[in-house]
This record gives sequence, structure tokens and C-alpha cells, in this order.
Amino acid sequence: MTTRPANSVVVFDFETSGLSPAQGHRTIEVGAVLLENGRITDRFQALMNPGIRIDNFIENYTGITNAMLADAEPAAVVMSRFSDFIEGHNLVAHNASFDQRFLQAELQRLQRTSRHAFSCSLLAARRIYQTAPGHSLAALVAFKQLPQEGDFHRALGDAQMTAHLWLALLDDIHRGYQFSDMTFATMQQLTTIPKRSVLPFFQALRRQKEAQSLPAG
DNA sequence: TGCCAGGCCCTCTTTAGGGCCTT
Repeated sequence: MTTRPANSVVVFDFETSGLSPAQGHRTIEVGAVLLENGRITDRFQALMNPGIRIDNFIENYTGITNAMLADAEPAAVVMSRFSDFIEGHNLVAHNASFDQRFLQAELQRLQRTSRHAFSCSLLAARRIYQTAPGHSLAALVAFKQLPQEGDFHRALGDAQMTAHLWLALLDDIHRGYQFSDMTFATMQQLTTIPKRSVLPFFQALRRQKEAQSLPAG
């Protein structure tokens, strides 16, 4: 049996034919990286044929053409492999609610379900980088001077840059708030508090940790 | 690109409206 590091996480990104699976939009590309102990240890990237034509805006926005998708594996095949790749992992995405909706919709087509825990780098960044000029992935990569690994608006490139953003968030929380043991669950909790409550949030966590480390009695 | 979606978050708010973010 494989033992996974407690802090492993899959950071992923979809390119899609539009904004809403409820409107019939489909995934056209998936990119993902496995982060273990703060390092990228595995990657997943695939175009997929959704069985529908994409419009000019999506072709221009992503650089993915209808001709490229015509040669790609069917979405069902790719999503099945991707489902295996993320099996058992916590998931991170930039504006995670968007990717979560598409993941659920695509897996539902395969009669599969997603029980993964999600965290969102956009919501975390809005709390930790409150002075950033914007919180789009591109704005945050520039703001933090992160490595531009791959192309923006392509799934693997965006997933890799989101992974670097995620690691930067963990590092800056460590430096700025003197809080070193951020778990995935704590990051999820961070994204649910008001922005003004960030400092009290970390102060409370530290007090809680110190109380737990005191000897009983 | 436009406003066809959904959710977060701010403010000229909470009995609402609009910007940001994802494709």
C-alpha cells in the first residue's frame, strides 16, 4: 500500500467551452500537478474531445482549436484517467467553485462522484495578499514574482502557476503570521473568514496550539 | 466577448447593486 505525505494536494485547472456546465459547456483540457512536501512530484495534462464545437472566443482565449480537439481522446476517457489521478487527494484550484462545478458535471456523466475536499487559492490570496492590485492568477503571479511555468489559459500552465501560488501562500503565512503548521483543513477554514479577521484567526490558532502542547493537570 | 453562471465581497449595505474571478 502506498503511503502519501499528509500534506499532499493536487492543484488542477480546467479549460472549458464556457462558464457553466448547466448551460451545456464542457471541459476541453485538464492540467494538474501533485504537490508533496512542497514539491511538484507528478503532472497530468490532456486535451479532450467534448463532442461539441467551441466558439471563436474560446479558441482565441486558450489557443485550443477545434482541430486540436478533433484529434484528442474523448472527454469520457480523459476524465476517467483524471479521476484516477486525483483519487484520495485534497484538491486546490484558483476560483475553485468554477472547477468544482465542471468536475462534478463531467464525473456525473461517467456515473462517478467527487467526494474531494476543495480549497481555493483565490479566496486565500484575497485574505493574505490584501494589497495586491488584483487577484486573478496572472495578477498574483506578477505580484509575487512567481515562476511563469507554462502558458496562461492553458490547463497545465495555470495549474503549475497555481501550485507556486499555493506554496507562496503557505510560505507567507509562515513568515507573516509566525504560523508554520498549516494543514489543508486550516487553509479551507481561512477562506471562510472575513478578510479583516485574518490576524485574529492566526492568533487564535496559535493560542489553541500552545494550549494543546501544555502538560495536562 | 458579453452578460448566457455562480459565488465572494465591498459599500453609497443588509428590504441591493455591482465589481471581481473563472472559461
